[in-house]
Amino acid sequence: MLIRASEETAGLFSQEGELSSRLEEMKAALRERGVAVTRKRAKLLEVLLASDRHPSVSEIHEGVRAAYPGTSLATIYNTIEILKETGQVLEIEFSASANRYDGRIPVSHPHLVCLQCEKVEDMENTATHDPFERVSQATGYDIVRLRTDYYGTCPECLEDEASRERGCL
Amino acid sequence: MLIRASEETAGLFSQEGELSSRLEEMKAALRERGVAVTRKRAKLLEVLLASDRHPSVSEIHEGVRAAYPGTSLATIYNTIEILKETGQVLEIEFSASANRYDGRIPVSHPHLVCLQCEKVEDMENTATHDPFERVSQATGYDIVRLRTDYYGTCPECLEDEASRERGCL
DNA sequence: ATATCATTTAGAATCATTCTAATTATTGAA
DNA sequence: TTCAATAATTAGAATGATTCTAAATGATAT
Repeated sequence: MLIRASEETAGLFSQEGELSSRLEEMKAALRERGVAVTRKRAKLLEVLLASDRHPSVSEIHEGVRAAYPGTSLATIYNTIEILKETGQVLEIEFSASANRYDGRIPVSHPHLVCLQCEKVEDMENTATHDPFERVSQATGYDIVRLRTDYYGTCPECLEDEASRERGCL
Repeated sequence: MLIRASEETAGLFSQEGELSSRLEEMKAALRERGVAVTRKRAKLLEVLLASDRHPSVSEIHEGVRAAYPGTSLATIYNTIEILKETGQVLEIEFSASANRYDGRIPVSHPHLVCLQCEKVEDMENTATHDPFERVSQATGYDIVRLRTDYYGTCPECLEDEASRERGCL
């Protein structure tokens, strides 16, 4: 079965207390890595986890600057880099716009990407993934990551379009 | 079953005469679009179809310049843009390096991406795709495109690594 | 031939990201 | 506390892919 994760359902995507435990997990990962969890970094983690919007670096920057106005972009990039290296954030790459980041579910999982409003949503979907081992077996690759994203127009943008057309006709 | 398309097998990926028919198909699509198939554009199509390497814009540029030395990068970008708009090329986006282009199979299909050597291979795989309609039904999106890519290390790079280690120990 | 329109061009502009070198903050030992 | 040593942060420059711009060239049809 396939659902949108923005709906508050149980399962992989929104268990009770998961967010705060993710926060602790991320802080622990940073400490283990030997880097300090400074106030700015802590705020960054918060911002990253605060929504399911899969924020871009500049959105995160905004969020952190709300609390610490002097924060530089470089700090965001640096910290995101460390998070990537420790497997604590999933980077969703785009070439035509800024990359987006998923701190809530840092492992490969499918997304829905709206080409109109650039929303990125999680999608729960068991059918989509060919297990790494199966692909490795078949191809000889050492597979470390998988990207599965569906691109299109989200229901909201479809509705906007529809009402714009109603207005014109 | 799951195979690498670089192996010369039958099926979706390498039927007899497919390449030249693709070439004609692409030319026809350009003409239908109302744009001329100039010599440079024809060469570009050739270069695009010449290998299964999923060339980048600059690789295509090299290829075209071999025949027409004065060719500008802008021409490549312009033509690729038209090909995208007419659905004649699949753009595989990367944020950390140049986009790659698949003219042979311009519809969504999975790839293997080697993170070491940046090779991009086609992968035949029936299990990977959730059909568009199913995802649309479940999510309310109008899905137009799907990306499924496996990232890792290719057998050749794994072997390189292994021999390097043998050398060191 | 010539006017029109498409194509191509070189280089400038843009934008996300990375780098650099200097500054500031934190920590641990004396 | 003081003083190094180390880490974190900073502003701005550099990079690299892509897009834009405005001029030049080429092709086409009357």
